[in-house]
Amino acid sequence: MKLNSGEMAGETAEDTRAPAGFDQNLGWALGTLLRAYLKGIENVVAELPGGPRSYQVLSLADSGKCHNQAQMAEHLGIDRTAMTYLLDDLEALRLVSRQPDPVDRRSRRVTLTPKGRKLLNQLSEGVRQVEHHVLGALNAEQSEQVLRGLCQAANGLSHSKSPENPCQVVESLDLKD
Amino acid sequence: MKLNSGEMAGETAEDTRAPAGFDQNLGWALGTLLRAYLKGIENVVAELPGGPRSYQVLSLADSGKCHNQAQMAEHLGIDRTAMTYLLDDLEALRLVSRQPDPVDRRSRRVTLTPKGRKLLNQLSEGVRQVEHHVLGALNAEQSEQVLRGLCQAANGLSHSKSPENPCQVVESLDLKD
DNA sequence: ATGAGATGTTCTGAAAATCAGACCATCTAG
DNA sequence: CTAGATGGTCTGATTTTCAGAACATCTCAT
Repeated sequence: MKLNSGEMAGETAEDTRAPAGFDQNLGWALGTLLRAYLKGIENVVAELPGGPRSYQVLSLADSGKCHNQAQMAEHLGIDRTAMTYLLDDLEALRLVSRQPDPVDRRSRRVTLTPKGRKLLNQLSEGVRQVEHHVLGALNAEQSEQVLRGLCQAANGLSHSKSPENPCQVVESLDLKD
Repeated sequence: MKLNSGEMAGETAEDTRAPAGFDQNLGWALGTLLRAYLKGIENVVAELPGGPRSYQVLSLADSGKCHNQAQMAEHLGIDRTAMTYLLDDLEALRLVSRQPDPVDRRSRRVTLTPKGRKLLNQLSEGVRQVEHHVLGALNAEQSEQVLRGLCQAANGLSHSKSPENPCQVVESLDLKD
């Protein structure tokens, strides 16, 4: 168990008011890390049409979390029309297969073909390296904590349908000079 | 009726999976969180042209970290041509001012006007709420740790010019069936 | 059953973001 | 002074994104 070594302030308590001067905001950190991640994945899946998204789709199909294209699209945050094209390409490469859901024939079940699974295995090592690179400034324990925290936060968001009310809009911005 | 067991229960049944090989994607978590963040900021800065990027630009200008547009663009991961348009808009609103750098007149120093600083202060509360919402599934201590970890990792990446060698490319992908 | 409305998927076309490259002004090095 | 590099801007083309229509299928009330 690692104690919080005093970084720059003694107050690591639950006070939400941060000094907030030095560290750039959460959005910048997320954006920077995601860009690095996507760039890395882009290399790993360079031969795949659709780039990093294809990897995400394959990975998601493998996980069996989603039962149709719409759910997959929502889960990955991409448009359903884009999902159609993406799956067209992946299916043309025999990496996934679309089968009408016997229970609801409007839906298409997306499953990984053996070839797709094999490819995913081939990619996994590269992906691991990318993740390691992205979090390279952190030690193993920190990486583990951060990764777990991120996944927990992300799962929390995706489970609770954000009711369009994350926070109030600042409406009086004095932009009219 | 879905067979899916309800995930909306108050206590998230954390299926503490085997940590080994756990590749519930870093990329997916980053993407999901960033999307939620951007959506929230979009609301907060709805009246600002350029959306969340404008906020990032204002925030960066305020921090005084970058001395010209190119550095700002690189830091924020946006194209320098886009930066031009963005600053055009912000300058038209008198939120920032561009002044030729006396030391190198090719460069433009981007500084926050008093009006810009006032606006930034108005926005800060909303931004804080968004950040809190994005990490809402985490308790205060976890949020603190994750935020610190993210910033540390992001700073590590942005400081070390990634020398185009994040990891080797997987070149034999057997896509030719 | 039957009809009305909702949902999953695909397609179309328009709006918007992205990106490469030309261009000018300015700096630095020789 | 010239040559090459760099910061900023503009232009034009490619790509992505997005809204909406179309079609098939499901659900539900009647």
